[in-house]
Amino acid sequence: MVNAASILMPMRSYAQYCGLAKALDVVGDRWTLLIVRELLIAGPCRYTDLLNGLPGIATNLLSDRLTQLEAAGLIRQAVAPPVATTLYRLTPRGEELREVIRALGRWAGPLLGQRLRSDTFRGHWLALPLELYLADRTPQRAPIAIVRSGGEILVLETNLGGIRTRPGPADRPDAVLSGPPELVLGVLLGRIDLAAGRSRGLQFEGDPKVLGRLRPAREVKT
Amino acid sequence: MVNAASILMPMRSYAQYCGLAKALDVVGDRWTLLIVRELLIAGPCRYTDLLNGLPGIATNLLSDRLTQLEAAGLIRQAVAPPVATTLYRLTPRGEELREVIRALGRWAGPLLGQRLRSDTFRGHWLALPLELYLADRTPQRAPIAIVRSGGEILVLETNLGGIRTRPGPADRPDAVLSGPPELVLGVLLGRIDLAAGRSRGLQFEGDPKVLGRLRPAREVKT
DNA sequence: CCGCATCCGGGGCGATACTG
DNA sequence: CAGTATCGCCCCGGATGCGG
Repeated sequence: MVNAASILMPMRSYAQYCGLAKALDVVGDRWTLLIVRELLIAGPCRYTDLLNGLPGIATNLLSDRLTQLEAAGLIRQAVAPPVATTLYRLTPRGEELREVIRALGRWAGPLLGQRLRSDTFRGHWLALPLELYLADRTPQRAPIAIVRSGGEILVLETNLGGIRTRPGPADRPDAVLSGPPELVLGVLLGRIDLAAGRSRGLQFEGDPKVLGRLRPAREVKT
Repeated sequence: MVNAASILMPMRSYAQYCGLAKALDVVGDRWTLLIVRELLIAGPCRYTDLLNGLPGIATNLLSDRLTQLEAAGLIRQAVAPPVATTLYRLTPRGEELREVIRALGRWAGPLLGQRLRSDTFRGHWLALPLELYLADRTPQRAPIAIVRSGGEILVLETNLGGIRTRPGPADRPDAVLSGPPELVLGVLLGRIDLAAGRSRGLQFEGDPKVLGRLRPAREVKT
């Protein structure tokens, strides 16, 4: 039965004629931008995929946020032939939040130095910092692929001097990294020596030289 | 007496090893980014200035947020000779949020089309959209200044092809605009004809030709 | 199993009063 | 002027139920 009483208030508005305030009226409440993150880096998702990609969220909150996001025109539900269930996907307007999320991700660089024991992790979350902080030193050479293997597989590929990522698996990767994400990130960004990473639990297969092709795309403070 | 029980919990953390989540742990709760906006476009502020620039905020929340922002290293308190009271100002780390706020402001462009009757307004808020959406068509010519006069005075100046704003007053401005902000914005962005703006309550003094030097810096959808 | 809806306890938030 | 104190309310978080 449809609950007629669940009017679902769209978040308390700041009621300010200011772009920032208007933006926060739409994407400012808790979990909203993280849901957009999931849809941006993982593509169209089922409800369960979102629950799994957002550890800590309550199911009712996810449901509420999806309703609000759809009402705001940022996502839409669609049935896709490969899966029987409905998928949530970003609209073009929702995709435009990519630059907002990239700006926040860049600002957060220094906050990713250490990982707290209480911090959860999902493999595909590495896509954001890797694309933001890493570049290809010799773009004229053949592309390389590096797989970060762990619960999930994330393929990192050079692309015109930049880096692209996609869900795995990869076909004959040049290297495979496995282990705690802060070590994978540290070694790829050059903040941690490969030998030091290995001694702390990182597993590496392939030619270490391919790591030399990668360089930090910008100053990343610790 | 100091209340020993007010431990001021620093917002519930997402506890995710992800840059976006870490950023939102710091600036994600209500009012925080708006406080940063005030300090960015108005410069160092007194407590009362912030209260006035953030209509709707409760005094205890402002106090809490300032404490959290200082603990996070984004602002600091300082006594400045001109005023007897303490001023809040951004640290360099806090200033780095400018690009985050600009990204959100750009995304919010379409949301500034109409102004609700319940929307409050402060003159200096126009600084954000004007610097984001406006450019100078003929940067080689002498700079111009346009004053938007209303409760506050905001001076708009051309600067190397871009636009800069500063608090007024201006010395011999080329033009003066007064009236509702949505009309001022509409006319400056070319979305509203000057004649149409005047008929709806906009006041304009000076040479209308100076408006022709300004052009939208990017596609601004309605 | 998937996609929610419902219920409930706690705390963040909003409005106001008050104080140095 | 610059906050602190207090008090409801409602959002949030966690658990559970339940139809498809």
